[in-house]
Parts: sequence; C-alpha cells; structure tokens
Amino acid sequence: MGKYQSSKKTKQALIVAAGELAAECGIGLVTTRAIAAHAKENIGSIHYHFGSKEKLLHAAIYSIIARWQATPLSNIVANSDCSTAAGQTETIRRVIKRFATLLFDPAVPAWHSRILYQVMQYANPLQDTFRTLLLNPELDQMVALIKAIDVDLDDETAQFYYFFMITPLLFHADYKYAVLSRLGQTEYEEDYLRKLTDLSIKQTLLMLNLPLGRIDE
Amino acid sequence: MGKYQSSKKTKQALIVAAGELAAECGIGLVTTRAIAAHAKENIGSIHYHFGSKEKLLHAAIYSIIARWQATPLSNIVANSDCSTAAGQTETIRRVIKRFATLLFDPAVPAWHSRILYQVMQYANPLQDTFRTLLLNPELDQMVALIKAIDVDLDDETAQFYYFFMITPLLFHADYKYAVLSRLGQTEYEEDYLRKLTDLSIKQTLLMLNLPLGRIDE
DNA sequence: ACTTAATTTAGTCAAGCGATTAAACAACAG
DNA sequence: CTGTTGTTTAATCGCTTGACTAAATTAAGT
Repeated sequence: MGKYQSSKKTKQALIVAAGELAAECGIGLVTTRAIAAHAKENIGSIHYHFGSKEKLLHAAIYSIIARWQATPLSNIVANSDCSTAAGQTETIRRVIKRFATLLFDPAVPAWHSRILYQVMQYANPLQDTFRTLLLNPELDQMVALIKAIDVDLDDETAQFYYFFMITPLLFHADYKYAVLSRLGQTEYEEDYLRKLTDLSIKQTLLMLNLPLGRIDE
Repeated sequence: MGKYQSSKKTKQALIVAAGELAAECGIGLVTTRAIAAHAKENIGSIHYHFGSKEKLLHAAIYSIIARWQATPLSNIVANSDCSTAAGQTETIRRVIKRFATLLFDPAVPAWHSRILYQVMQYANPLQDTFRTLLLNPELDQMVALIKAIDVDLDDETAQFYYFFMITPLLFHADYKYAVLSRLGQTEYEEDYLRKLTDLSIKQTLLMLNLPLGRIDE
C-alpha cells in the first residue's frame, strides 16, 4: 500500500470529497457511497486506503488540524511585545487576523472551517483527539496571552474574553450559507471580510481597554 | 385521531424525545427507534400521530418557533423610545435580554436552543419554513430597529451589527457542551449567564456609540 | 356493562447503510 | 515484454433504517 503514484491521489481525493460532503450536510450524514461518487472513486477504495469510513473522516479532520498547527499561535505569542499598550493592541490584531485567515482565506479549503467546530457541537468519538491536539492548546495559549495583557484576570474571565473575541468570526463560518443567503451572495466578498475582521479587532480592543491605533501600516 | 386524552400526551412525549435526541446528536442522526425508546412509546405511534419521522421533527421545530413567537420582538419595538440615547440603550438591553432568555432560561426546554439554529447550518428541507416563519421576520425587525437608532446605516451594516450583538450568546448555545466541559460544569451558572448578557450589552452599546448607563434599576 | 372507534402494539417490508471479498486491472521493476 | 504486486472494481454480506399493517388493547359515549 502506498507504492504507486495513484495511491496518494486517490487518498487525497477521498479526503477532499469526505470533507466537502461533511461540510455540506454534516459529518454524521455522509455515506461511503456519496463520498466515493463525489470523489469519482470506488467504495472499496475507502476501506482499502483508510480501513473504514470513520478513519477517513478522522484523516480529513486531522488534515484540518495540521493546517492550523502549520500557522501556530506560538509564532504570534513569541514575537509579540505585551509590555506596552501599543504592543498589546498589535498582538490582538495579529491573533484575530490569523483566525480570520484560517477560517476564510480562499487558499484554505472552504470545508475546513465548516467541519472543525462541527466536531465540537455534538457528542462524537473524534472530540477527544480534536481537543487534545488543537482546542485545548489553542485555548490555553490564548488564556495565557490575555492574562499577560491584563494581569488582573482569572483564567475563566480571560477565556470568556477570548470567546467574545472570536465569536463573530466563528459565527460567519458556522452560519456561512445562511448569512450568504441573506446577503444575496454566493461567497463572502473581500470587503465584507475586511469589515468583519476590523470590527472584531475594534470590539476586542474596546473590551480590553486597549488603544485602537495600530503600529505598522 | 386526537379524541382521547392519551393522544395529546403521546404526541407531546414524542416531540420532546425527538427534540432532546436531535439536540444531543444532530437532527439528521435521530432514528425513529431511538425516539420511541426515549419517549417510552411505540415506533408505530410516530407514524400514527405525525405521519413520518420528518413530520415529527417538523412539529418539534415548529414548537420552538411558537415559543419565540410567544415572546415577540414587536413588544420591545413597540414600547421602546428610540428618540433619546438613553431610550436606545434600554431598547438594546431589552433585545439582548430577550435573546438570552429564549436561549438559556431554564423555563425554556434546553433542546430548543440547540436545535433552532441547527436547521440553519446545513442544507435541509426544513430551512424554508424556518426562514419564513422566524428568521427573516426577526432579522428584518432588528435591521429596522438598529437603523432607527443610527439612521445613517444601510441594511447590510445594520444586520452586520446585529450579528455582533447576538453572536456571543449564540456561541454559548451552539457550543454549550464544549464550553461547559472547559468550565468543568454541567450547566451554565446564573452568574456566568449574567456576565455573558452584561458584556454582550456593553459591547453592543460601545459598538453603536450609545451611553452605557441604564434607565431603570 | 357494552359497543364502538381511537390508539397502541409487535411483526414485517424494501431500501440503503458500512463492510468485505475475489476477481480484474494497472503500475512498476527487471 | 513479462511477472509481480499494489490498486481498483463490482458483487454481495448482514444489519439498521423508515415505513407499513393487521391484530390487540384501551378509552369514552351510551
């Protein structure tokens, strides 16, 4: 297994198909037959390459986690100057822009953002993996970062502020189709996403009593 | 049909069971057998009383819509004074408190908040009903309300502000189990919900450049 | 109490599911 | 070009699903 060129292509096609279908109708409702048809592959290939439908979905989710880990928060945290108010403002700006990029950048497959947090919404066996590999590390780092900005906060309040920080972005990912339908569009426009990011930043800075001005252009 | 006392009880038990199970594992993954077992009723009763599983789920969702319609936004809009800044502040406060009540009040079944917006997240046949009866009227009223507060806003921006307004509340409903797991609790505490509502109000007032002070106690 | 009709029940159905298999096919080494 | 083996294919498995049905049961009107 994995010696021919075609093997890698088939596996990738199946992962993408599984991801796209799961994004559309929900992880639990995706069938092996639908995945195979969408990928233009055979049902048997799912079991040949991944062992089971669940393992294929696991691989799809893992590919998302890997994408997030390739843009680590630690880069921002390491290069940020949290000793001045202006530096804190810039750090918040970068954190939100990273989040927006991971959710909405056209270079990141659209199904990523629709699946990642789907895992968290309902009880399912993939949650533990997801929490250990991505969610808890992200949250712990963000709590530490926010506490570095305001040393008076306890863990729960810092996390609470983080929720307020990312929540409009998350909403626009989760309810993407519903929002787009209201807007009469088929994809978020660049302008809209910029407005979304900018207001998320501004509201977060107001919440944390940080100055709104930015350092670089 | 519907002539015996037991009929109403059975129908209600099936609706609650369907709602609770759909809240737990997702609308699409609920089975007739699971509903019947959870309601301690017979599978056949689902088809006898509702015709099909889908119609039962439709009835469950309709019961949620009815709960929202019983607490109409129009009450707030009609009694609000949007001519003064203080009146506008109070209106925002009431709108957010209504939303928080509908999502988190223990008097409202917990499964309501976990299902309502589930309908919006994935393509499914119930969306049209939901949009026509609840979502579009709510959004249209809120857009009008926000435009009454700031007459310079266009529809899209007013709706955009509304998203920012409700998004933290919605997040805490959608990701309830994940958040509770992080908090190490099994249910949101009164204090936490008050903090959530208060900060939502404060952030909205900041966003709309309204004074933070309140009118009544 | 009896009758009637509404409701509940258990059993059955075809359809679609994930998984498995053996045969057919195709890629690569020599 | 040929043999080997990794990969793909179509057919089939047992199982669960939503739906249906006829029989049993129960509630209410008389």
